[in-house]
Amino acid sequence: MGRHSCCYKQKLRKGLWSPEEDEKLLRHITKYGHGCWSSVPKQAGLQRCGKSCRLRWINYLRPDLKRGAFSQQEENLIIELHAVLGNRWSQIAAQLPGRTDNEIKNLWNSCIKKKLRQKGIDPNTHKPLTEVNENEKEKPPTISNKHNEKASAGSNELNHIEAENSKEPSMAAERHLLEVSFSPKINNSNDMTTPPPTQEFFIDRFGTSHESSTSSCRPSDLVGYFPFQQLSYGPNISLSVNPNTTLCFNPNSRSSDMISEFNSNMMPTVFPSISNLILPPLKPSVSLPPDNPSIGSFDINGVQNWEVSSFSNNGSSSNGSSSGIELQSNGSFFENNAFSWGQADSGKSEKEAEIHPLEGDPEDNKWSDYLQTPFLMGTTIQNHNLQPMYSEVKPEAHFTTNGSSTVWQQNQQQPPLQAAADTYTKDLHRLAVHFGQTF
DNA sequence: AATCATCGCAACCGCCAACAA
DNA sequence: TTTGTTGGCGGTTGCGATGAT
Repeated sequence: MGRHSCCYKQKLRKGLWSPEEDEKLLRHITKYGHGCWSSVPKQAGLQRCGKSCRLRWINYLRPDLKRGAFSQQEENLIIELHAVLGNRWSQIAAQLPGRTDNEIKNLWNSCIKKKLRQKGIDPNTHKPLTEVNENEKEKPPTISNKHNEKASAGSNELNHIEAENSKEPSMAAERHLLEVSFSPKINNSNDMTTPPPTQEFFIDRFGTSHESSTSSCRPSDLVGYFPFQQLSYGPNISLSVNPNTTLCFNPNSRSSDMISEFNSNMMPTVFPSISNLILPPLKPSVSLPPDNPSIGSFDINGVQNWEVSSFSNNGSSSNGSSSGIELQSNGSFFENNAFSWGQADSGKSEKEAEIHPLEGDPEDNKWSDYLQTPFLMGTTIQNHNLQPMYSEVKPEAHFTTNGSSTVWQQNQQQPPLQAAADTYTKDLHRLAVHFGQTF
């Protein structure tokens, strides 16, 4: 299987590419493009299989490749992304312009892994090695390790680093609520007879690094679950954390995936089930009720819509705008990128902030720009002074279900992480059952 | 100087999903 | 519906370069 049929048909060269071969391939692709890779070798006069040509082009000949050693910022980013994406090298590479998945994979295996271990961090789980060892004593590895590895509790190595830099000035804790509800206007094959309850997601933000937990979940842990370049089409569910920012679940995600994520014991691990997050092909209409400008809702015909609201319980949202949620502290993806989208529409009244349908809307370009922005990271990372995304959020969140409302809120007493995670897992599982047919 | 070990990189392998016939 | 082809991805291997003994 690995070797395609074309490779059996003729005697093909293997191994390192010669400069002549490179030149042939480069010349051919520059002139004609690659088109169908299987036909490239023949057209280019190469004794290689198409797959080999493709690999050579992607990993070496492509003109937009960035050569040279990885910067510290790039390494930090890789670590951060790996914490949330796991070994999804192509998705990680998508956030690092000019770098290939192979390159990043090699770097990880040969260099970063080692560095992390030296710092006492398990590169697979991103937890302190001691903690990992204890956990391993308690329970043997499971089949879902692959997922667990992909979806770890977050980049604790970065927390670790941050802890070392804990002399930063502390910031007031802020608390945000994401109120997520399903609109009853569901009109597709996955109709639910009863609209699911509103779910409120509290995301707390603490500015005091001394509170950081070795296994805390930070907003930057979440953001990595939004590989915007992996956008696919046909969302039935959309999620927004900012009234002007809409992300969508891929409804085709297998429920088993989700369940397996639910079974993982760390909160952020639920998100890989939406790792195929999609941005909507339609622009949702976002409206803010006058009585609560912080609540956003949007309607997409035939699409299950989640209403999203935000507030901060200190009376003002972190970004000074009631229509946006700033989920991330210093240097985060959220702050720099995805979650500042809302501010892009600064010309509009917050209460009336609305994203119009695609057709004939002068805002189209802006929206499509958003949609086409490769996670915004790919473009902005190079332009921003990339700081490690070592936020200081200590969510230790859990769900509580109260009638029609499921609340995921900060526990003032900050229960032990495991307990919180268990509660979280339980409630998410309930949600999974509830939404099972949808997911 | 010779040998061995380690490292980093490039390429291959095996699998999967999408698609077309 | 089945089968074959292709593109893509992640894991693994092979090999040259480098460093240590």
